[in-house]
Amino acid sequence: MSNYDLKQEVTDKYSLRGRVFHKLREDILNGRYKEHEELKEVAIGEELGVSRTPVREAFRQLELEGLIQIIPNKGAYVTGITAKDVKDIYMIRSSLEGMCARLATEHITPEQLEELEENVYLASFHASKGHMEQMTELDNRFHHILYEACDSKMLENLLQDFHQYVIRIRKKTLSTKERGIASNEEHRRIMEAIKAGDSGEAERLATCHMVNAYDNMVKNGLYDMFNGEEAADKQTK
Amino acid sequence: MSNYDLKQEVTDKYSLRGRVFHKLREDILNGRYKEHEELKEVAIGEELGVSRTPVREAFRQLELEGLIQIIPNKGAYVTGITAKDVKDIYMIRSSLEGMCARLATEHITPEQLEELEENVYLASFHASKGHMEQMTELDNRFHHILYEACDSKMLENLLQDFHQYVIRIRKKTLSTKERGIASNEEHRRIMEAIKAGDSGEAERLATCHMVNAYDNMVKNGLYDMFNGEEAADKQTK
DNA sequence: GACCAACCTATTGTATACAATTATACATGG
DNA sequence: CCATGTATAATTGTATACAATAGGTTGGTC
Repeated sequence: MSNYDLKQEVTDKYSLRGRVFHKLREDILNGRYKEHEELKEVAIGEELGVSRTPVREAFRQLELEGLIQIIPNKGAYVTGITAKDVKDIYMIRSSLEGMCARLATEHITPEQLEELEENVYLASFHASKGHMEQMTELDNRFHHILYEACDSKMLENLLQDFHQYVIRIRKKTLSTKERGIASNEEHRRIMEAIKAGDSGEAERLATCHMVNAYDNMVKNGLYDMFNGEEAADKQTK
Repeated sequence: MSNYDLKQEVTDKYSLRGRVFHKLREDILNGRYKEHEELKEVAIGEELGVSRTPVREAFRQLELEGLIQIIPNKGAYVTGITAKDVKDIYMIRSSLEGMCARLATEHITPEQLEELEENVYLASFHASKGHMEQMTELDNRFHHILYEACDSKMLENLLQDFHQYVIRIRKKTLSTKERGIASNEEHRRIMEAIKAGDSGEAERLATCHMVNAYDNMVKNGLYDMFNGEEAADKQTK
């Protein structure tokens, strides 16, 4: 993973290559392209009205983002995420999110802290209503604020890179209203620890937050996971 | 970051694009191209006897590897590593290498363990002689074995991706014979903890190993770092 | 001399043509 | 019937031509 200086800024959205890249990324994350599906250069180029050149360059980027796998002289295939991958991702994230929360405690700006508070407050409303889309959006934002607040481009980029996995994993797992409420409660405690300047507690809570999120998935059974594995041929949802 | 399923296997060395990619990667890591130096497509293409197309694709990969930064319609520039980056890298690595050592304790094969022992034994010889090239080679290999042994493709790829930073950082910092001896001693203790099946101790030692390595750099002054910084200013003016 | 504008050049971005490789279909022989 | 070889199609890999953009140069005006 790599690492990823200024990636967002660098990957412009306005060149054809950039547009293809973002479009394909979106489509993969949204599940339009299933795991192990082959991406054809000409088909995608025609669909977006561009030639193969920008498509190919976009492929090379998606490859290193880990979203597709390119086999030379054969083709580009959407990568699969296994149950083991999910476990590893959450293990790694639990450590890094903890580190991030600790650093954020020391470097967060008043504005960022305020947005964090607002986020938790708003999420408590949507959680009680069971508005799942808003919840995922707020969850993304909550963590993103912490990434920015930790004052480490390295860590920020690293965690941000994991985020696309999180998006794809969410598609494969059940998330309940109950978990939403519990998750937001954990967010609130992390926020308060940061507000209180207790970096150790913030780290501990953020780490637990990831562990809890993973445990919840396991409890609910990572339902699509093993389908996903075999679904290379099945293609059913 | 990306995340990097099977990256090594995927990035073939035999296509023109692959050759360009590996050549440029090598040259950047070896310091042939200085930080913030601009890479021209035609110049590199002519040097390697290929057209711009494979060069451009190689650029896109190098960008996401974090080795270069592409500014749209302007050019590709070798990324700089700041002192802050080094600090962050070692902070992150200290956590992940610890995690890796813990997992490796549980999953290492007898063959891997044996190679680890051999590595430490051989390194103790070269350390005493002050053979720095062999030491860095053995150090790389030591950590690489642990990455493989941890039985997590995710973590393995992640740590492997950090490795290129390590290579570039080594170019900028002094490493002494004394540190070589101390470092290998730390390797030995990690190896013995793993051999004893003490995963907690292995994790603790591996984490300390990174902290010590970083402290040693700081003590020796990250000598080239601020040159690098000033070069950035000159470039951006 | 300082400033600005219109060109000019160098470089990147994209499209297309062609080469190389791989997959598929079909025929042939065992 | 299956295995194998070959021709054909589909697809990726690369080179090249052209378009678009950024930076610098020249020339003019104040």
